[in-house]
Amino acid sequence: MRTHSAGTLRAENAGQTVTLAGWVARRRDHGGVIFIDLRDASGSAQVVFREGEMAEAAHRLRSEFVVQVTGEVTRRPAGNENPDLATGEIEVLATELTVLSESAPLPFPLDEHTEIGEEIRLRHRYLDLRRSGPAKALRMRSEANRIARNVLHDRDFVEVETPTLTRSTPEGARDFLVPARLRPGSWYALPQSPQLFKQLLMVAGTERYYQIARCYRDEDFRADRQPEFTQLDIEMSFVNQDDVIALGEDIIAALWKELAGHDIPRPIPRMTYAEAMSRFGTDKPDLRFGLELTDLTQYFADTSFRVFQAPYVGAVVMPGGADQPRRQFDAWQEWAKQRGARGLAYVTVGQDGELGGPVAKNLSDAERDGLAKTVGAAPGDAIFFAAGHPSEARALLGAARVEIAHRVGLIDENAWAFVWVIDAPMFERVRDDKGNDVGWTAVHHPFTSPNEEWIDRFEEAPDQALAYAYDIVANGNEIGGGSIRIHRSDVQRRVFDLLGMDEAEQREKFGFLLDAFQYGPPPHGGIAFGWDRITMLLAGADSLREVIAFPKTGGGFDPLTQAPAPITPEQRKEAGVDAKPPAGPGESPAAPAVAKPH
RNA sequence: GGCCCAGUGGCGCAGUUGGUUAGCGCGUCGCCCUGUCACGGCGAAGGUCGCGGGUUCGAGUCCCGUCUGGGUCGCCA
Repeated sequence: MRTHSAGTLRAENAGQTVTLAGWVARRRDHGGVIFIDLRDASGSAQVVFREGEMAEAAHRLRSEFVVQVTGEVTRRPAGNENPDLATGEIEVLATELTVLSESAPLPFPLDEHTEIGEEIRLRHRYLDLRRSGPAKALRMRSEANRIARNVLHDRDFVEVETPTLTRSTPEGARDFLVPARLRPGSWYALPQSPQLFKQLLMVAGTERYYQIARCYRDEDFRADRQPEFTQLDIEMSFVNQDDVIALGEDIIAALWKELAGHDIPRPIPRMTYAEAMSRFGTDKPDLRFGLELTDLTQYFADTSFRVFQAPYVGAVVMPGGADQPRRQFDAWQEWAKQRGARGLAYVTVGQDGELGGPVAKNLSDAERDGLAKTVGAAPGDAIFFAAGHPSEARALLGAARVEIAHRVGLIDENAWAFVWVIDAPMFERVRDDKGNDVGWTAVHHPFTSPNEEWIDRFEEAPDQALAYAYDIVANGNEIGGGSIRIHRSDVQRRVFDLLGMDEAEQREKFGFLLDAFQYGPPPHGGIAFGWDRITMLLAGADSLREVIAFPKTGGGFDPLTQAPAPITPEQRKEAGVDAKPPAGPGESPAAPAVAKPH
């Protein structure tokens, strides 16, 4: 239908007769001469229709009509070149015009200059994707897939598809469920990840598996969370943590080099989980800026200030924050309460070094004297404090640190800061409604291997036991994570014991995996990358929806297809949605699951 | 589930202290226009102000509820 793509035409094509096909992006009708910007996937080119029959035909064209045009490529008259366009040196003098299809008036303008509401864009995503920005994001994502596949292919990885109609996997989120027509009362779950299948593939001797896998979790959504999302999922046999990390870096480095033009210094630095928590108050620190937390627990060990008589006291400095008006500090209190804290104590450091603010008068002379120096505050800065349980107080300070960096403008938007967070804890406590300890839960999942130091004695101090588990963090975003798995049945049994999972429950939940592990499971481990998040970062987008072809809204609704939708009574009956399951042993509510608190 | 913000012609927005006929830009439609490139000129059409209730002589504006969207905390690896 066409001889050339519109966006590829250059001065060298002058003199050639070409046939183009595409959409009418814009039309400039001067009566005797009409200009059309003809757009196809490659870009656009200007087509000129002159007086007479051609001009008359072109006069009837409207936005987004699909046309086929034949004409001669010519250099534009001197002075009429457009240096802003790739095809700005030439134009096509039309001699033939065929309207291939017409377009109704558009629900929103397709030009680049207007900001358009997201809902209307998603309802007509097929139009939205004609715009250069969204189209570019889609193509960039395709490139990311290609790059990752190349890296993995070069290393002998096997791409395997795993089921999407399956049994619930132990990730801990709520499952999407699908009724099974042939077994009324039984349901499939959509996979939260291919975790168990990829481990089975290791037992199967695949050795090196990957998949660009769709995953489903029925939780509340965010700008960086969708009900269905994509992981680059990887698993390898006969490897240790360093092997997996090295492969992960190969992939990330290749992506950023090709798609962001950024060379990531290798090796990517590593930080332990404990270090990340104490220095940055989070397991996904944004290392584009400093502002590290200061632990003041010792400093205030003998304080008479009641608020600071706590298991943990910490601080973070806001550079130049001392001259904020009172209502601004009040807003910080509100900000802290929003996140469930009592408040956010603060002290200002005057230009003369004198401390101000409501907290200062509660401190002893000695405490005031050394404070600014201890936390690294300069005259004119403000110091924010949090006191209480270490994890909660640090989380608050960590969030404050990021908020401060944004407000003070400490973040270089062009910078990339990667870090591996390693040595994650194995377990965390499960507390009941009253705050009593009732057991342990796996931080990652129950197949994560304790590290060498803890593998024989994690029961001695479950709260301190460390795992071979690692996350990769980019600019404060967790973009991937994984672990070395347990392949020894004795270790696995001890982990289940600690989690309070009895034999019956183990069999009920992962009997098939435990069966498989009786037949020579190789040592193995892997990693999964949050593919939407990674492409979002590479595209410079601020929402996952920008890098998903047909995304859903925060309510899990698809404005385009109107899914989810009611079903007919016939469908309902046939699907067996209302089937009453027979009361069986599996239904017993006697043993509450400790796999993950919901 | 909590909190914050928004909802006004097709799109993006304005609408003051509650006051008479709800404005602006873009788009759409018609006419004009031979060098534009976010073309330009003249004219026209197009609105249950998300929905329901209330206060009031009078509500786009105030109050209550509700729906939808966005953000965020909880939740979620």
